Amino acid sequence: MTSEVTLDDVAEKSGVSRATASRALNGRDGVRDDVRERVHIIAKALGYRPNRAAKNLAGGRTSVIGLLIGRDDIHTDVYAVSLIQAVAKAAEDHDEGLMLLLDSKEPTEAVQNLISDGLVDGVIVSVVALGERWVEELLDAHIPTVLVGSLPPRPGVAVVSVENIESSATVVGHMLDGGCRRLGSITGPLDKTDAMQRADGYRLAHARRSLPVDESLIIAGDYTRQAAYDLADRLIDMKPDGIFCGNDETALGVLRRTTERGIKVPEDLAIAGFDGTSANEVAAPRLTTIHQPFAEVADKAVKALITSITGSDGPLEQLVVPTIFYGETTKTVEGPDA
Amino acid sequence: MTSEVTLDDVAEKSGVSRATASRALNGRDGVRDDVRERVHIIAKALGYRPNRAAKNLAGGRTSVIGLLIGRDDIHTDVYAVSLIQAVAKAAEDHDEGLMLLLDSKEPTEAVQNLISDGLVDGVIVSVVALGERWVEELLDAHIPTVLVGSLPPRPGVAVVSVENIESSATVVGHMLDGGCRRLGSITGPLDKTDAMQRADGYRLAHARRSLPVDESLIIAGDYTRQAAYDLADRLIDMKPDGIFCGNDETALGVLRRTTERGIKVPEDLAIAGFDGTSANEVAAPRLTTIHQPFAEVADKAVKALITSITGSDGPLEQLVVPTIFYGETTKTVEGPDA
DNA sequence: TTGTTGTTTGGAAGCGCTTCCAGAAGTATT
DNA sequence: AATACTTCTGGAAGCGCTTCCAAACAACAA
Repeated sequence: MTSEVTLDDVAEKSGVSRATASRALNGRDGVRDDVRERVHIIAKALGYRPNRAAKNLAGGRTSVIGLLIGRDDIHTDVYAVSLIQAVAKAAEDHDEGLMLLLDSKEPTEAVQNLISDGLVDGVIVSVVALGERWVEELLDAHIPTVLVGSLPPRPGVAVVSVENIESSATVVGHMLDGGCRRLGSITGPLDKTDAMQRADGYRLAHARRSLPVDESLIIAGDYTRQAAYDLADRLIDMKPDGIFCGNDETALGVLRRTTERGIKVPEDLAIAGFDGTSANEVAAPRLTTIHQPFAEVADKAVKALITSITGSDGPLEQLVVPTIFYGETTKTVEGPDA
Repeated sequence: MTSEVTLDDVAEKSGVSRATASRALNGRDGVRDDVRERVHIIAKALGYRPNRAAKNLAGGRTSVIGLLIGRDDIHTDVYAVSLIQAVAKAAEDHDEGLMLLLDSKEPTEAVQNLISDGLVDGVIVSVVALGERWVEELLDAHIPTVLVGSLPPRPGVAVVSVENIESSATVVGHMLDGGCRRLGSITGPLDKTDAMQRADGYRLAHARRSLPVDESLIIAGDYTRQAAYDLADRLIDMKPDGIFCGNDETALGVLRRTTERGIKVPEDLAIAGFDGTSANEVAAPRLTTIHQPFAEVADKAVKALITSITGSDGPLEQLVVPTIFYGETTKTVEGPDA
């Protein structure tokens, strides 16, 4: 029903054996150029499309990669959506299918099965809100894995993440140079490396300007809007003139509270975020933020995963992608937002 | 590397042939009960997990379904995200893998290939912003297809959608009964059935109360926040005391404009949406909206698709799911929003 | 007991593809 | 022209599973 034209058909029409046809089509060498070309032409003419299942069964690969994301993240965090979109695109570009695996923090049997059933060749894991156990699980199962977004302590794991420290230092520096003298911060969950690094960037920016850091102005959030909203008062009451948030969601939570309290942003209080997702577009005034180059992250992750799957190279441990700074100094309000 | 234990192992340990083991495990009949049970026990003890590729190759099914969504929708519309999440859950419940297929309005070759390569057994299509051509394409390729969200003219296609007319009539009725006398509406794209139906619900509510409908107060939008924002002024200037929006995104667009213009919602102007996605939670004041039971829609869609794939029954053409009304009469503001 | 059904079971043939292996063909070296 | 290589090519063996078909067995009636 699906692919009527089989490799045998192509082979026959081309006047070669199935083996040769296979080699020709798959770029294996040991096929004379003219033969290879002929086979390709015939294949195209016949509209041949290899049967994935057969290919997989015989060759071992699925050509499908999994994207594992926290089930709830997808809802609350636009970051996850951007990532999904980017990875979907990247996978497509590399001719890989994309299996979406949404799961809770702790591995669920159903999802585990999907993975170990050999439905996917490897998995890209967004570790934002996924438990450490997931990573262990995948690694123990010897499933090629690439992490996105956080640098875990565990060595030997491929990781793609954005540059966090310098990026944060840039935003924070921007705020400091813009006149902020008492800058607060609501970070992400500090057991996650990226949250930690963003906090470090905050400190670094101060250090570079020989400004002291008041650690009491750094409050640990968890990247959710709700937490930020809840924590906002505590920080605001300490009278900062700016707040650097660990991500955009956090910034939105704070912004919500300042709006309620009638605090003018950014005049009375500057707010900056991190991610540069479309969540930003929902906010008025626009936030100063660091834009994550999702497309690049996704592409790197997919490439790294494929490398890891085919085992062609020694897996590169860490890939750090630079970010793009979005300074919003004016409080321009444009476009339809909520 | 993936599944070490094969069916042969199970068969051998159980003292039966591979054929019998297969039948036992797959619930085919023609196997004595005690044998079946024994095989099951052995299989479990051995940790047997069937190889998907082999199963597929031999049996013809992939046990993976595709979810086709407009590439951009996912970003701009929380509806899409909710749908993805719900379908992912539903697929998991039915032991199906979920392949995420994001594509542009017009079918892209890459995505088409993924589908026709037999990677998926069937496809669930969110027709919100996907071109008609996609549907044609899938149907022509004889790929089991279930549409979600809109009732296209083409007969013979399985469709799952929420009840639009009565639902809209309920919200609109709520507004009318709440005192609105001059109600406007910004609809979705009127070439889509669901948008049309929601507009009809608007009319129906009026008709039931013997109230006249001023058609000039009905403006065609396209479900996007931007369009709503752009159209808002035109409608607002006609001085309505309420606006019924085709979806939540539209409502948010309008809300944004009213906020800018300093119009009090809902005192001066009531606004209602449709979808009940989390987008709603981002808005302050909360919108009156119709909640789409995503879980139910997704589950029905997955079931319908599986039915269509296995060809067990004559495919049921249309499934309509009731909605849940979320009346927000007070302008309670709570929680962190932007 | 024998003949008939009906139920279980195993053998074996693929599903479409990759790849090992050995043989055929072609080229280069004396 | 014969030998030794190198490059191509086809045969055939699976990958792990489902399912058709026929054999084996049980149960029951005659």
